Amino acid sequence: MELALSLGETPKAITFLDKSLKVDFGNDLGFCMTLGESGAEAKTKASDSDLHIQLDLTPFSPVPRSQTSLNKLHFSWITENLTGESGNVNKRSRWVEDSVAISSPNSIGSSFQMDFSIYGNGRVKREFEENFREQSTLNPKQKVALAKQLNLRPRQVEVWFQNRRARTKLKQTQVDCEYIKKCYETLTEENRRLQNELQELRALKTSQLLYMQLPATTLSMCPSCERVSTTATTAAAAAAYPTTACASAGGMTSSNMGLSLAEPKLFSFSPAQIHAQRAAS
DNA sequence: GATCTTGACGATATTACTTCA
DNA sequence: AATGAAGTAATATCGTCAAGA
Repeated sequence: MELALSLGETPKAITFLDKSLKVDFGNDLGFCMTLGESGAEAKTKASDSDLHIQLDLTPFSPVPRSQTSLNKLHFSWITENLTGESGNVNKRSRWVEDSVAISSPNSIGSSFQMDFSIYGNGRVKREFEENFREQSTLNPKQKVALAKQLNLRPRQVEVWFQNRRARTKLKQTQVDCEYIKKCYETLTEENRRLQNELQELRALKTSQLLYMQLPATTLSMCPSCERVSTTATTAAAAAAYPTTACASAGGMTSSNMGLSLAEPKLFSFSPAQIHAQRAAS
């Protein structure tokens, strides 16, 4: 038994095979691995047609068609897997993918070459994007089908989905961070405003103690400008705000505002609340 | 030349399944 | 026959690199 390796541009004749056979890779670099029996061994066989196995790794060349006396390396489990009849698909699928990639004449790329035009191609990218929108993960069958449809290796489809998931997640994380940052800034500003308001109210309360005899007053906030003021509950209240700015919503009392004169409350939101808020906006 | 995008891959974790004592 | 440990394969995420735009 002999194992022959051939690498290069020139046509190679494998010594232990039919001397007339030339493996022609044309102008492209090629890699050919052949397993067969030596001449002496072959002579003892009635038929040697089953004894020579050749594996061609010529990523950019069509498979030579003139090799009638050779058996192309055939992986019986490939068809089993592709037709879904194999009892143990998972265990074999990685082998299958690689094997398909090696043996498929339509296989475009190889790991030696990174051709951005493959995925930059409009149709391929569109197909990927549409599939990804439907579901971000593919089962082995879908992966093989998509690869076949796009003339790519299943491994390439797999990698594309992996990268897409990772980068989508990264982008989403960045968006979430931005949103949370904005929430934080808004709440900080709101907190600052409320603290100022609280100080005003405390000052107001102190001053009111000096005028206990005066008629009862109501704390009112203008819904437009959000200024707080005290107004007498009498007819004077009606004149507290100019009609153009404040009449529509009416005044808001300290009680129905939910304000307390205690220490300002710190706001905190759960992620669910943040998401709900974002969805609403 | 710096930056961004994207295909590819290694390391690692998890899960499902098989084998074996 | 049931069971748990060990082994294996597939696949996910994460981090990173490298090449092209």
